[in-house]
Amino acid sequence: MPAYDFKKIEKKWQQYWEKHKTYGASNDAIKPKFYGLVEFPYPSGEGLHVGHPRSYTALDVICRKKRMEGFNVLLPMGWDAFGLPAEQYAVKTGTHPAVITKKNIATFKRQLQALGMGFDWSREVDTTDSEYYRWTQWIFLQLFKQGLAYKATAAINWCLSCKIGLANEEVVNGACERCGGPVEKRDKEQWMLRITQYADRLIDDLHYLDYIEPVKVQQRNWIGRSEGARIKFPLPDITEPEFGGDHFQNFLEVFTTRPDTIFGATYMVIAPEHPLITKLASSIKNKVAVKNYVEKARGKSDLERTDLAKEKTGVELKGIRARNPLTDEDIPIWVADYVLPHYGTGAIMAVPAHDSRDYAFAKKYKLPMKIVTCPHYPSPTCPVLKDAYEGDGHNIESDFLNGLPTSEAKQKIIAWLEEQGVGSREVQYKLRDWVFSRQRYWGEPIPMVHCEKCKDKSKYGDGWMPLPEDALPLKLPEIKKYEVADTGESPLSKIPAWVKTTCPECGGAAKRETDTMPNWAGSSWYFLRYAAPHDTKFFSHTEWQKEEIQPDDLDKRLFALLKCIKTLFSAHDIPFWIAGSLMMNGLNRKLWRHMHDIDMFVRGSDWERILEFLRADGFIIHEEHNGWNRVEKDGCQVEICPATPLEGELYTHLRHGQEQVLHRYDLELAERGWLWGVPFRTISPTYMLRFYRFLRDKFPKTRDKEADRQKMEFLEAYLANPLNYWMPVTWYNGGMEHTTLHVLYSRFWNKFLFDIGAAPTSEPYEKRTSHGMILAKGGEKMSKSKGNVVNPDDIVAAHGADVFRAYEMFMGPFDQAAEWNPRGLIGVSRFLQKVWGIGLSLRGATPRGDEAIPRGKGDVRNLTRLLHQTIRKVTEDIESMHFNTAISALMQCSNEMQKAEGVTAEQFKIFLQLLSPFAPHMAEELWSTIGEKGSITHAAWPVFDPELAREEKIELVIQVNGKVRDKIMMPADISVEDARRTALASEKVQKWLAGKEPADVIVVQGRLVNVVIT
RNA sequence: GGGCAGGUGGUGGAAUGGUAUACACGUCAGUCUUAGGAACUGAUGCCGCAAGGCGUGUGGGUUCGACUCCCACCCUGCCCACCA
Repeated sequence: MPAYDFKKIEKKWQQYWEKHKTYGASNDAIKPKFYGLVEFPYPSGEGLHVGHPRSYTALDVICRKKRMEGFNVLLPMGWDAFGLPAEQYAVKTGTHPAVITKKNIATFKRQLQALGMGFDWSREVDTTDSEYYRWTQWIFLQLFKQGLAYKATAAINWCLSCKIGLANEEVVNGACERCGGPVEKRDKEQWMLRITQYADRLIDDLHYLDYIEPVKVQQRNWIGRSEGARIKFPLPDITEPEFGGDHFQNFLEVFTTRPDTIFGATYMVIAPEHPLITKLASSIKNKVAVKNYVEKARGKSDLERTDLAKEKTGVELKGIRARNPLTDEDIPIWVADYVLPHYGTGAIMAVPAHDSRDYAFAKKYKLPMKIVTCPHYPSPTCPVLKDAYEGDGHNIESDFLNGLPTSEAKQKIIAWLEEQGVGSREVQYKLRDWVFSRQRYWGEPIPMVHCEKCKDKSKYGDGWMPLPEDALPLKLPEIKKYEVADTGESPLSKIPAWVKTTCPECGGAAKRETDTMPNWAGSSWYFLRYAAPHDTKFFSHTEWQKEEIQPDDLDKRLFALLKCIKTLFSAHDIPFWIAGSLMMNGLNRKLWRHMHDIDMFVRGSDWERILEFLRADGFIIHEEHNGWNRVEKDGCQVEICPATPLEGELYTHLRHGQEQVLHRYDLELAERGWLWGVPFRTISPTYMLRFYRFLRDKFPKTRDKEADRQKMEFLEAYLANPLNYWMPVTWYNGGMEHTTLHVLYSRFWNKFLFDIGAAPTSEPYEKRTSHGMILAKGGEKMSKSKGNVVNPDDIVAAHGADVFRAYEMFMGPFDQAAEWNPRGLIGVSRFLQKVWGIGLSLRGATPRGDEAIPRGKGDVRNLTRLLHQTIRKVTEDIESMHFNTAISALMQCSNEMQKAEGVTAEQFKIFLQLLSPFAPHMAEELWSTIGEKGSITHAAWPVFDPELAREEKIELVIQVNGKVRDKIMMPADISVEDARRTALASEKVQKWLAGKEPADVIVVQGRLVNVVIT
């Protein structure tokens, strides 16, 4: 038996795939799409890390399965190639960043191809390619034109060692996320993106996305929406003319989430940066003390300011008091750095009895406390105060709020404040605008020019002029020195030829922007580019803007499209229906509401009502039956699975015979003219339209030719844009660390692009999952400095790509961190060797040989049963990302095949199909060895047959008081009564009973009997 | 301090409220081999000669039956952290 020569065989198939474009995704297929996405890597000098392939293999496995299930799969790859390391390397060596980047990309690509990843390399993108960043710049221009990009002087986070301004998201515990170095605040003119304008939608739309819960929670917390009130506290002492003289116009405004505790506000606190301090300097009696404190606080870095949090400090503003509008008491105002300048109004009303921070501060400075929320109402056990009580309760000592529970008190006080004109309901966010400038060379140039002359004339104001779109791409100039000036200016600022330019508006002399974009820019829209990587028109497709459809959100757009399609279908008398329960998921739930003006959507109980709406609307509806949707007409019967974790089963289930897949089945039915179904969630509008085009010739009758022609014009334009087919991404896997950065940023950009009609959906990713990190032995992170990095090349050289892939999937639960353990590779290696041996022994078996039993003679029924159980297990496990148990099921299967007296070629083929997503090279080789032609990639995924998987015998477990005492082999369909009788007759049970009658006997059918003895 | 995830053999880890430890590593024994290795077969939670007992971080609870559900606590990891 020839040993498995993985070097030769893996190379052979990699070449085959490349030559036959096996993983190329077609933009025109009449097939449902599946768009799998993994985060494209930054091509670092270190080459591929073993962590990268964990995510890549996972989605490759999923995509391979989807292909076999009949989906048109897109799994692309590209390079997020702008970034600091290449630039730092350039500073050190003088090599142009583009040179080293190109070299690194080549290494990454070679490594990925050696792993047998089924990427569509024809769609490779590179963010540093000017034909790519042309569109990054285009997006920036659109953001600017919509008022979402603006220049502002802001205290930004400046990393001293990287010499770069950082976004808030990039500062970790007051230190630079990248280098860990200290970060200080610097005032600098920066480009900012108004992501805060999308805060509500970024939170609200999470609701209908299929993201893993931790991602949703982190994004919600990061955006940090809190609802409360803005309240004005009058400053009765202030009578300065510039404040109007009338003391009721002078006030200190605060934001609070607990307006109900306002009767307990005994003092106020403002941040050291609060403008009141300078404005009212003349009224402050202890100016020196206040000034000293403010200066000291401002000098602290974020790190110090939060680190020193243990002991709160502050100074009272003597000479100014605020009046609590509810108690009419005058209360002191303090300056303290525990109040943040950028959140809310930079000032708070302090309620020491009900806020732990205020409590700590009040205790230290002996300020009064007043309890106004009582948890034990009406029994007055409250006045003992060991700590702030922050929970809910009933109001006491609060005048007209007395006796009200917290939630009602909140509503009542806000209403009162609004009535009196001293406050209003207010929503606050933690999220800040995105600092978008970097004073760096190796990034996308910001396509803006500053013109003094146009300062006042321009519609944009302040003199910043956008370049015209036909001036894009604005390419990076060649430079000699990559160092950042100590002033913090970008290297581009030192090139006069770059800086000096002309104004696109007036043609006069102007200055070019010298900052570049952060490396988050290119990755914020790359998933769109994969749909049409070489399209020179790309975002300029404007079919949505032309139609009468005035989209303001995704659902209305889809609805409009759907109506359009429906009209066409009915004009041709083609019955049209939508699989209802498929629409109940995610995106489509909202769509449903728009279609029927249902305000509340209730799953299940509302079902019949919804069906009525649809029937009235001319849809032909199926019934839901045991979770499967059944349609009957003319004696023909179709079942459609509602959206389940096993969505793919829909396609396998619908297969007619071994070869057919869903879309072919659909065509067949449609040609017979009685039915056409759209499981909406998995089939895009593009798919529907392709069907329409296909069908309209077969149904020549039209009611309104002109309307048909007009609609078709729109629909053809719609079809011509591949974005409409591929978006949104069906399944996106990546690291948790990108949750509040990349994922949030790209959702923001995609929403913006959607709003201007450039992207077809308001959300970029339907589903987001995350993998655990791969750690070095000992549970440490792998790092160059620790010398514990495992290089994928070494593993592939020693064991082959299939072993590497399967091991990464086998090493532990996919969503949890896993330690790299070379011993584990051996187990996987043995497993594949075993499969190879079995495969070779079947060589020459007849391809359709269901009688051939080349490994001896005997009962093949047991193996078939196990195989069908394995089909089910592997199918489910891949879908739920339980790859480790899927592989363990395959191992059990191979162990049994080895022991079995006979294995047929048919049986082994099923096994190979299940194995192929994990070990594609070996599967291909054995597939052809066994006599199959072509690639296993396009073989149909095996169909689980419950009948064949059914066990005939079971081991009936017999318990006494819940403890196992006996096991007896019994037929699987043993009746409850027989099981009971068998159990009681068992010798062991008789012994435990010792002549007594059992108190109870519990029988779990087909499993166990529990005899209860008291 | 808050949120989330997790705690099971010597190790990585399996278990719709129903046989705890599947699968794999390691270890031990055997077969084959000049030898080493590989491969194959079998054994392998702990205590006990056995009958049996004890076992899923700790302590309670619900249940005929709990790794699984509920309550309290301890520990580990990740994320956030003076956000009013």
